[in-house]
Amino acid sequence: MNYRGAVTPSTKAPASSPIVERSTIEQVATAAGVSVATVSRALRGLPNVAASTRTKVERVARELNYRANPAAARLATGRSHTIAIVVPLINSWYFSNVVAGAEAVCTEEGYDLLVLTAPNAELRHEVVATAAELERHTDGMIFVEVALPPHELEQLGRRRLAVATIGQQTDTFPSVHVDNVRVGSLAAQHLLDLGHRRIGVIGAQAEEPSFFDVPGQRIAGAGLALGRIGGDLEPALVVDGQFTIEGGYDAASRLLSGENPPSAIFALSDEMAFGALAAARDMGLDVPGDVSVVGVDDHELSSVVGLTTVRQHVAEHGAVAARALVRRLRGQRTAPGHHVSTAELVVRSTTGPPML
Amino acid sequence: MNYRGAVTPSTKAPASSPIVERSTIEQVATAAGVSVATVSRALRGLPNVAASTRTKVERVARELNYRANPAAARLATGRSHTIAIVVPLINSWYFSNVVAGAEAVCTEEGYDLLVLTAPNAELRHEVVATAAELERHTDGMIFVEVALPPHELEQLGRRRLAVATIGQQTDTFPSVHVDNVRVGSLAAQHLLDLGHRRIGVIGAQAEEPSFFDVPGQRIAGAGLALGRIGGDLEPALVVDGQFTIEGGYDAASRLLSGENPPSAIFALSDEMAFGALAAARDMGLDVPGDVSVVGVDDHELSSVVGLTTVRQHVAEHGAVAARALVRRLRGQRTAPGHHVSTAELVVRSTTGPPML
DNA sequence: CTGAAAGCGCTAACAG
DNA sequence: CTGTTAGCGCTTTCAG
Repeated sequence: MNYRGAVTPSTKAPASSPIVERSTIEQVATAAGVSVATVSRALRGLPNVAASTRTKVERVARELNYRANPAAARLATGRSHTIAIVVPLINSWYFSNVVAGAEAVCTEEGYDLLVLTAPNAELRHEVVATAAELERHTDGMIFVEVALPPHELEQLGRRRLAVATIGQQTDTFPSVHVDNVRVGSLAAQHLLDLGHRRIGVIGAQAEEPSFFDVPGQRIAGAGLALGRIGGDLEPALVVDGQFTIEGGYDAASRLLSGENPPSAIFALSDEMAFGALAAARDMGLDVPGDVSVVGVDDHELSSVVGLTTVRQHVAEHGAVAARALVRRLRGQRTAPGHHVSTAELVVRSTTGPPML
Repeated sequence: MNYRGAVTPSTKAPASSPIVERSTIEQVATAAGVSVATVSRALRGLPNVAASTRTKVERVARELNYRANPAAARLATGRSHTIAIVVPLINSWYFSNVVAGAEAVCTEEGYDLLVLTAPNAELRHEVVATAAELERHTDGMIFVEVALPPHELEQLGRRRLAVATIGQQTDTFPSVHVDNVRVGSLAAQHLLDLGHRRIGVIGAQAEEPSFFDVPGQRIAGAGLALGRIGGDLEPALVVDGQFTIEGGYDAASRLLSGENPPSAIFALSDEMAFGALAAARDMGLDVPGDVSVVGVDDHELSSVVGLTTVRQHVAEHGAVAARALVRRLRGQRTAPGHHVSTAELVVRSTTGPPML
């Protein structure tokens, strides 16, 4: 493996090559024969700079490979050009895709993206509580599926800090979310249309379902669809899958080995659906012959295994939130909009009519 | 657990939300009746501060909710307490887990983690080229599976910037990697032990195969194992799977529909293996009856679908690299060690003896 | 349109 | 052990 190629980079090679030293604004100023103030103005594209002066300054700056020291700029202006994204965890399909979307926008817009994880309420609280500290670090924060209680929202609102939320919808900050009731409805309706009546649900219990409960809303949506045909969701058929593959496996195993198993399963995420698919297979059940499965997300694997699902545009969530933040930071005062990201049913081969 | 690990609020709201104004070191100094220098020293745990003074300063600082303005500290010291992690992409199983590992360590050690993506050589070059700019932003950089050519390594080496690499091994910077030849060997040997002789490989073309070629090494390892029994890897049976699920599907389809298909497939990543599994199923092939499949990684889904694989400890890669960087930044001059992360075969149910 | 000068808040000599 | 005093490099009034 070792690269023992021709040119071995010598560690302590004296700078003989044109390694450009960092230059300061003052050096540029002297070299250009103007004041530092002018350099600052010229380089930042401010008005009130003669075109000729600007050209000259720009040239000199390029020659000297000058770039403003962000720490100094930050100290002087109080703006850091950095956005923090707060996620419960980063190594899951959903969150890593949200971060990817945000990262793309941030890079494009010249902002740095800091990743903060807040796996539990305690740490989340700490993140919010030290927002004062962060405020000097970051210009804005994106909270992803991190339920902020009223008093923390208020704390955040008091700070000079742009905030956006993904998932939660508040009346103080811009947000992006999907209509989860609709998501649930879409999935259940599809199953109903196929003729299913006994529908199992693999979801999760929200710890504090009061004001921000994604699984609850998806389940409610499914209930709504069933209600429209006079049916109902059977409580015994709603089990916890913890939003993990394994959890989905276990949940489906329980569901399918019960007395009167459902003819279809609605998993609240594709990963849980994968687990369910594996469980069905291990039980010798045919999908969709013996049991239909529908998920939510449209994970990369879904198209490959033919999973019917309700597609979400996850990276878009991150991108929209980041864009809202950047806009606000640029001073473009825009209404604190609540972007509703679309979701659509993608029918593939894990769903079909129930056996008679 | 709850929705995707979503963080829910604790019901108990703090009695009041005392919104504390940010205070400066000077305010603390006057309040404590000492000089700013003493405050700085006391709060940073420097020696040469009377215990009583320190206690008093700490108390006042707490009362005033003082926290050093990082921008100011950064400007004064030149250190930012920020580490950047450069990944080709962030929304893949491997990279998001590496980032997670690094993030955990950074948080623990009081460093901020900046995520930079460099999906191609051009952007990677840009990242390196602007390291000067970054230098003022970050104290260190972790390059994850980002092949740095000699001249870029040299550029980086010249800067006052701690660097660590994951995957690539250089003689200038600390690194962490797995012995990919051994990984390939482990997988192939397992297949050989089962009696397979015609082994297909799903891999990828390295962007710059010259000096840093993970797929090449894994393939070489497999070739080595085959060589030990006088066999060889058949070039026609080595196909590109692009390290994606879909790529794996396509590659396996091609492999298995050929004239004389292999009795076993070694996929260089679990995700490609998942694709291969799906392809086999779609072709009506039994696994492992008709074809065995072994992957690399030990993805969460692997245990659920019973995929035999070579397990890597991915989050550990990120953690070790981050820790090396932090150590260096703390001045603990330690040899630029090359950490070799372990990998081990995990036999499950997708591999078995070939049909006769 | 441009320059001088006063900070931004903190750290780091250097005295004492 | 503690205070004084320069800066760190940039932005931003305020004059001119």
